[in-house]
Amino acid sequence: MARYDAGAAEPRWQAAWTEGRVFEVGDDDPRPPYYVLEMFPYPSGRIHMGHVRNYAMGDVVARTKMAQGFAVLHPMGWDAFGMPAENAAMERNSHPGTWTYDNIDAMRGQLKAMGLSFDWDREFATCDPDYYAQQQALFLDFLDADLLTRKSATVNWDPVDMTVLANEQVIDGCGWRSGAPVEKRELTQWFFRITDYAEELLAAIDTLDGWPEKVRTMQRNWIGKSHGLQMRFAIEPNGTAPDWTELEVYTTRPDTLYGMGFAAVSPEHPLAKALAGKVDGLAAFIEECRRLGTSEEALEKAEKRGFDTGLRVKHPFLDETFPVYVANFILMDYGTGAIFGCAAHDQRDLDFARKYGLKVVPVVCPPDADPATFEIGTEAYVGPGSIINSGFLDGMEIEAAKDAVARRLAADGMGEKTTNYRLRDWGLSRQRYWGCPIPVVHCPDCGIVPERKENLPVRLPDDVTFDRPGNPLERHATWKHVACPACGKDATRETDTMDTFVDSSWYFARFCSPRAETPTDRAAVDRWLPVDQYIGGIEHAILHLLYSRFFARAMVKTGHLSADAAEPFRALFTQGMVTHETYSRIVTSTEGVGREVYFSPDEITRDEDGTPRDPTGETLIVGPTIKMSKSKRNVVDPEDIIARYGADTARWFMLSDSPPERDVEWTEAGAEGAARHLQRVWRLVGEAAAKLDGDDAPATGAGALRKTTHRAIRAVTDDIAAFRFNKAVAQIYGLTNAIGGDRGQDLPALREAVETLILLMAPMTPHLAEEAWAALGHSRMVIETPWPDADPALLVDDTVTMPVQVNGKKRAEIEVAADAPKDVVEQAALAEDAVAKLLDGGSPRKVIVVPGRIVNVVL
RNA sequence: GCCCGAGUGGCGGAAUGGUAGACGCAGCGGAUUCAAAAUCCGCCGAUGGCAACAUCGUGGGGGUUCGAGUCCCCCCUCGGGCACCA
Repeated sequence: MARYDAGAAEPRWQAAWTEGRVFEVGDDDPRPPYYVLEMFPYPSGRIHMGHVRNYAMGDVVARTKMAQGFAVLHPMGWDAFGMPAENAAMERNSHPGTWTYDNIDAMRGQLKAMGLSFDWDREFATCDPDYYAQQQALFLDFLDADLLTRKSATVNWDPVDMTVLANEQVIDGCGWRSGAPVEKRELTQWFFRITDYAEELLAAIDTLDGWPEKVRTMQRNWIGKSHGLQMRFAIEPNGTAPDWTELEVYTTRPDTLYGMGFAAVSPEHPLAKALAGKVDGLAAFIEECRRLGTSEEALEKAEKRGFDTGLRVKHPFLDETFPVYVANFILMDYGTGAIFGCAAHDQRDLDFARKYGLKVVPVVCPPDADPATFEIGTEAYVGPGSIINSGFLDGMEIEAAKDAVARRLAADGMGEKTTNYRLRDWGLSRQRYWGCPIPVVHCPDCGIVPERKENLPVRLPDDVTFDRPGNPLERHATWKHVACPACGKDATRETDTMDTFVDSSWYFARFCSPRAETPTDRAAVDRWLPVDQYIGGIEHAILHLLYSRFFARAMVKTGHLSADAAEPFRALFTQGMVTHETYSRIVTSTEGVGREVYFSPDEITRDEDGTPRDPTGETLIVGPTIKMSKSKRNVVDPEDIIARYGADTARWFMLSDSPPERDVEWTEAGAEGAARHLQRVWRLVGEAAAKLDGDDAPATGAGALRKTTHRAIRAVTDDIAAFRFNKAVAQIYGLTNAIGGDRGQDLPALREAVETLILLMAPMTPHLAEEAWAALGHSRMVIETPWPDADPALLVDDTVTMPVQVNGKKRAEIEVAADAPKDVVEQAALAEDAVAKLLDGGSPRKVIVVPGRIVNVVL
């Protein structure tokens, strides 16, 4: 039998599947429905190994479920709006749509070459007017249902390019293109009222038992529910802020009120603004804070700085006043944008207090410390303890003190208990062209007027230019000038478009009825949703998944989904990244400046001893193994791999070795090994087919090969269901080795083993499986063949081998009947030479027998 | 900075609190071959030992347990997220 020729076999079977329409699924399919979905890609132009891994996993799930008798919905599309298309348009002076659709064509071809079981009839791109028309309809329904609001938000503003910047376009506080220091600007923007659902989104996390615990934890923390106290401090008048009589703060630690050392407000706090013109230097300080950008990360990492406003607030229980600072680490979006600082029991407050020489009074004493001598050094104490130095609170535990403070302040009308969430409303307005237009019109008389549904979609104009920064919709000659849908007078369209997270927050629902004239077809979504298995990168653990959960609820409220689809993803799997070694050398410029230059894996050559060299023969340094990225050039192109080894090899390698949730390193040797295994299977099939010609008696008996076969069925079935693809692969290697080593004459058992091997491999290497299946004489395709069943009778053993430990160290092994009673096992263990020797005639203190597992003799 | 993960042979990794290193890759030895490729068989954590075997060994340090890679506490390193990247 000739070597397996993937290059010839793969396109042939892909054509056979397409012709048989085996991946297209209708809504009237009598089989039980199963919806498996991989996160759709951004059409960057080429698929990368991360896609190969993601889609190989989804394909295993889809094909296994098909074999197990389900009607499987397995769609694919394109997350096609976003900044890269605009950047490309600027660089090439072309249109984002041209670039995007060209990329989609290229990537579709690459995905098809992988032999994935997608129903391509359902494909769409989010930039298709048919898709965004329905998204605009959803927006209008959400507007009606009070799920949207408009309010002011801060954006990064590049004063040179006159454009809004994304956080990733702000580098060290400066615009990425202009290099100019970034400013903050306040714009009125649209927001989804996701905070109205904070409690529900939090509570429902408990029901998501098909999700990884770490993602559930991240979402809980992100929503950040806290119980605290909203309280007001009286401001001591000093003439600088005559309208301000009190300062309202939010705290989760009212028990530390006696430890107060200062109060602080955000630079964006109204009080800070009120004081800016009155206090020398404050305006400049606030201006400096604006330079930090809008990301929480930037604020948190910046050095903690503050500015004393000169204003003082009165302590509610003490006859004392404390300074009010404007501080760069106070977030306006959290609580009231103002805090009281207790330096002894909060690290940030302590750092701040030390820096500005403010009071540090410990008020919580650790259980093992002496209240008389307990002091705070450079580390705040955040643990449990009892209250000290705190008047009526002294001696209380923390929780009791919190209650006592809350009661007393409530009685005085100065504060009340509140529940607070860290979660903020979802700002969706973007000042960009390549996104879904927000379908509203601004009328001088009527205000904000929704576009009429019959006028949807509000289409993006094609005649736009990208020769300068800023939003082309804004400067387009005619596009924004329209008649008011309400009164017919001259009005202007909203020129903002939607955040691309909106596009990806409901695409899974659209796949159920991609050509419907409404956002969803209720019969279709009721049949398919929620998604049974969702697969994608861990980087989407919070935003995309949380927004989708909100969107599903909003779609329930507006009648586009049934209530039982409020949680859109029944099960979630987050896969790791694909990494590769890096190769570089330092190139010194004529000015003597060294620069690290990277080389890609297909550019390098290797010496006998493995030393890598660049094309000119210079020695290269092997750098760290990191996520494949263009900048480090450690990218392996799936197209090259498929051309060289075939799609099955790429898929097999991506699924073997590494646990799917962890990062996997692409290595040349690993790919070779995968290719070799596929050849070996092909050879074994050829040998078996020759022997088995004409013999089709059913396998009987309980020989070793049959036992191995049925154990493999059990293990692989379980491993695939639990996303342990690497272990499923190891089991398949085991079965392959057993077939290769089989010298028996039991041909029915051999046929059973080989056919089982092919069926178990089929979800991972579907082309090879079809080719082998045909070689074994089958006329029906594997894709139409049911999954094998394990015979329970072949899974049990009569005897077990048990290790015997003495004081926890293994000293012997015994072979006993599987159902042997404990005392029989104990006797057998004590009778072992090695054990008897260590016992030295004495008797053990204790013998622990764990049936079927282990014996431990304690001396 | 904050939140969430991960660290086991030369490498990827396996191990319901119960024999650490399954399976694969690389390497070494052998068979086959005129030779090579391909293939097949064997060995393969470290140290000591002819061997039987012994001791050590799961990022580092403590602890719980008859027994810890696994549970608890502290630390180190690497990765993901931080609301306008997708």
